[in-house]
Amino acid sequence: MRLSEVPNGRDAPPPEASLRNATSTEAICARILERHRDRVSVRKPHLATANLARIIEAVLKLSNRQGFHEMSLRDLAKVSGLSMGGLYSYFDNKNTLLVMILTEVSETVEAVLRDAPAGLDDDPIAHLRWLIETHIRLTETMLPWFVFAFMEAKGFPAPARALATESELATERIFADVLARGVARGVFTIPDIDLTAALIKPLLQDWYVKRAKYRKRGTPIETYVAGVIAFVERAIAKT
Amino acid sequence: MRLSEVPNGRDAPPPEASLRNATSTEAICARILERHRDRVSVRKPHLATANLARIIEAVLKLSNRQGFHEMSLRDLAKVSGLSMGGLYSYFDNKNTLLVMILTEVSETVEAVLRDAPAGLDDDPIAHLRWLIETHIRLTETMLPWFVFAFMEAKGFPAPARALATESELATERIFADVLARGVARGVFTIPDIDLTAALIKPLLQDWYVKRAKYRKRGTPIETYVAGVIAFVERAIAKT
DNA sequence: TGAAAAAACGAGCGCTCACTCTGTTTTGTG
DNA sequence: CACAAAACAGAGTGAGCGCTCGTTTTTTCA
Repeated sequence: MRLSEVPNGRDAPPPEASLRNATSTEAICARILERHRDRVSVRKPHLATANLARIIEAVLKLSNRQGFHEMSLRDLAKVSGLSMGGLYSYFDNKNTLLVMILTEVSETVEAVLRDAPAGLDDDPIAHLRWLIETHIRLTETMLPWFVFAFMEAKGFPAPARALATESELATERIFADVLARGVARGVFTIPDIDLTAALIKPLLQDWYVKRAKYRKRGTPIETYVAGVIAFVERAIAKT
Repeated sequence: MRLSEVPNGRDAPPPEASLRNATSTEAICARILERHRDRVSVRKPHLATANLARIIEAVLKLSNRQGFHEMSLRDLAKVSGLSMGGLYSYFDNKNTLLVMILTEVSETVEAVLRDAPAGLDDDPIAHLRWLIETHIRLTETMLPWFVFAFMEAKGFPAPARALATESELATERIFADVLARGVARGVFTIPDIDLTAALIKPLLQDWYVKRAKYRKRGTPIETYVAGVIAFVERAIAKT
């Protein structure tokens, strides 16, 4: 899958700007709508997208405060501005909401990370830097989505959990590929590539999993990105 | 606080053996009972400890499968082998169960990590290795406890959440102290000590947060411990 | 051994939940 | 402006929740 709204290549604006276009709630909800057209009974796309956006924004807000299961549909109705009955024009049951969000996060992260600017294939160091920065900035832009996906993934229907697992592995593979290319070219020294890729992942996730901590501490995203890049690069630098 | 059952110092058995004694469900529940004696109406300590252990084992089992809030007290009664009414001799409401587990995890990790063998103060490299290995092995021994504390900490009464946050910070401070001592002695080169300590934490947590992944992959704990130690040591090695 | 104390039991209470259903309002169109 | 069709509203429904409390079972010890 590919995010048509993301301009890619060398003349693209800086990462956080291009991300913001493709990852506005509206844009994402348009994609969700497309993927779940059969479940949504509202036919007019504009209306459906707008309401779905209001619903999902409310879901993220309420869930990230108290947890998905603790969010009642009455609360959701109140915050989203629709009625109980209205809500059920947009999904067939509460779990569908969860699946909608989970799949969209998985697809988005995969699409964004696979869409590296041309030329980075030849430069593992730059490519790795780009992956780290893009991943962290993506999770920052879609913060509530990622927090939701991380915290609620477990305890849910097998298919949804399988999807989350697969997504985790896919991301890891992208990193492992770059690490392997770097080793092949002699710019990295890595005893265990798969384990190293596995260890990089939580460094990226910590930014959104413990967002409150970094906010309280006043750590800007640039500092965090630079810190992770420096940490990882020293750990795998050619010896 | 100090775990009286943990033999410390140089002639102790290897870390996983001494940990196992102090972190058996029975031993932990004895400590929980002591801390919450006023809430437990059963007076005979042996009986109370045994039943509390059965209850908490069941809580961890059910919660880690479906989430704490999704666990009904009827399920808990069934799995623990007590009746609905019987349960309420051991806690006054459902949240108390959560608090019991959360506080015990916090106290234990703090106590264990602060209890480094004598002599490590003078050797930041060895001390850091010991911290990493001990932390990972502790979370392995008390796996369901840590998974529970990590996944359920949010969404809960302010005091409980504050406790979890404080525990996270305390652990980080322990690591930051060792890093700082290493820098002072010229064995580490670290531009931002606090950020580095913050980055080490998720490397340790990944072992239990994504335990299923590593199990499926067949990664033994020794490999993981060695991998993290190598990764961290290269990242902070004197340049 | 028998009665008092301790512990365990489990149906039942009040309440909230996800979800439904029917009547009403809004919207698009000839 | 008329009139379907689309969209929304919100009270209602049964299931299931946390928690209680009168009762029964087990333990204790003179």
